[in-house]
Amino acid sequence: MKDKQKNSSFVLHYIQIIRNKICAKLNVGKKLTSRSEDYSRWYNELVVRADLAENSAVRGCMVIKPYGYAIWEKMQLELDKMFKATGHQNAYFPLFVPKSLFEAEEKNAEGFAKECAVVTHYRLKTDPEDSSKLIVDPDAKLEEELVVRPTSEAIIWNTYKNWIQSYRDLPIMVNQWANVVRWEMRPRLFLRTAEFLWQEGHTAHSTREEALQETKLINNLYADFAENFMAIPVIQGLKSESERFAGAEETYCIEALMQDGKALQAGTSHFLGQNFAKAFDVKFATKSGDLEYVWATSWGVSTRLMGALIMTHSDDNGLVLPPNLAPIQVVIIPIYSGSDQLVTISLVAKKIMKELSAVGISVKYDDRDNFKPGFKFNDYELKGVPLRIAIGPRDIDNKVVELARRDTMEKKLVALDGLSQQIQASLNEMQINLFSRALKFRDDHITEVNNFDEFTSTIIKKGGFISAHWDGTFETEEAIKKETKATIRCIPLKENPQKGKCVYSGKPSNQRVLFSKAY
RNA sequence: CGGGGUGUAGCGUAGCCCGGUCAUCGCGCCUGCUUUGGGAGCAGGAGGUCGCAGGUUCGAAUCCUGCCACCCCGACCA
Repeated sequence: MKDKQKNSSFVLHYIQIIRNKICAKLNVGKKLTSRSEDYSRWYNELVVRADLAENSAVRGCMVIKPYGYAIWEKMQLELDKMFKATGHQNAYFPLFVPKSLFEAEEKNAEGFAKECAVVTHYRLKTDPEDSSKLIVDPDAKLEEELVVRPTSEAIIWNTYKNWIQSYRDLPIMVNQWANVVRWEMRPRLFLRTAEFLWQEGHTAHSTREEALQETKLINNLYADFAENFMAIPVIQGLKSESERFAGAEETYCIEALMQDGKALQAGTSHFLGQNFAKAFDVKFATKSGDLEYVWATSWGVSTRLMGALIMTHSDDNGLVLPPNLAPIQVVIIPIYSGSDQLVTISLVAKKIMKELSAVGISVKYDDRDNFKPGFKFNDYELKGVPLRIAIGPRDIDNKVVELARRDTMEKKLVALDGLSQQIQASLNEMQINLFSRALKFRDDHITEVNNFDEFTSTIIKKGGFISAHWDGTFETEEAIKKETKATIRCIPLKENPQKGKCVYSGKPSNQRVLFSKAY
């Protein structure tokens, strides 16, 4: 009996280890290879789990290492440019939200209440029982608790109240780059960490129509950014009522599909109606002198996009970065024997570097002597560097270099003459290729189903998005979720409404919606 | 918060059932020489309160009790 227990626990233990490793590489790739230790290695290039004090309850916080942060910075830069081009400005609001402000908008407060970190004290003192320890000073209790922002609607609308009096003060279109804290029960690195970085836009408008336009404009902007900059195909749509942002009248979203067939909500844009204006009493005088409540939107994308990036493009050799996001776009690796050869190669390499830098391509020359070329090849593949140039004595003689592409793993010899044009062309091609590859995968994984049996078997066997008719009720949505774990990811905007019968209840339906299992 | 599991060097681990030359091995790190067109070889070296606290015992990584942390599945969620 004891032997049996022992055996079974050993097997379980083993499965656990494999699962951890699969989890560590965020479910990218189908199987573990003999080099499975690489998964944690490439993953560690970006991020490590915050290794804090033993007793800390900082579950799921993350440290973003410089290489990973450089990717986020590129995303920030591009998004910021897009926001500014559409008339938005950056500002910054406080991290702490007094509880009384937080509770003002009921639905919003209720929606986030379960995941708030709360500051209750403002001082520590030496532990009278152990002078090497600190304890919270009970005399330093705050009169009113401070909520660490899980999102900033409350504090921002409390401020807007003082900024808005007349229609002349509108619109206000503000964005903030910030960190927020959501104390989730079960964090997942990148996808759902306790603390994360994001941008949140908060706008105020004089008409319903204008606010709605803004909501749609931003959702389009997000889709444009995801597809053209990150090479991640997305589907734009509306959330069903149960998936809607707490306090919103309508939530627009972009939904992406990961390589393991699960959907990921990559960004949201909310039409808040007059909910926050009413909660914080924000009224403006119209041209005719009437007092009216302000119309609002809010929208955001987060470091979750980095999870999307990894899970959309990467393969068993590590990260694959679209050229737009790669901190290093081209790496040059010398292949030599003896320092004489290295000197000759370096001359050529430096000339290439100069040429590439001149056209704005970021390039690194790795002439470290303590690593062999093979090691470097693998290392940069792990890091997702789009293009690799290898130069050896043979190439110098023939006036060529070896150019290797990360996405296709193709290698070819390219003449030194006109190399920088060739590289620019390859980078552009790769950006497009990554998108179309992901798009093909996504489209191959959208299945139209017309009855619930098909629905269930598709979810189990194939995954991906399921396009099905839905009767529009919360009850049906819940029942389907309970039976299949699939939720309504969105009601697609582009779909031509085509009437049919609900796949679950058989009741009439106005259009197909997309279901999927989601992160 | 419910169910399951795991803690041994920077990382990955063996040993635990059956207490006693048991702290094992690999990667990484340091020194030296030889290497360099796909993850180098050899030689030498550093690094550990075996998660924490009790208990049992002549003796505990190993057995018992309690605690802590982490992971997986659920509920929750950008």
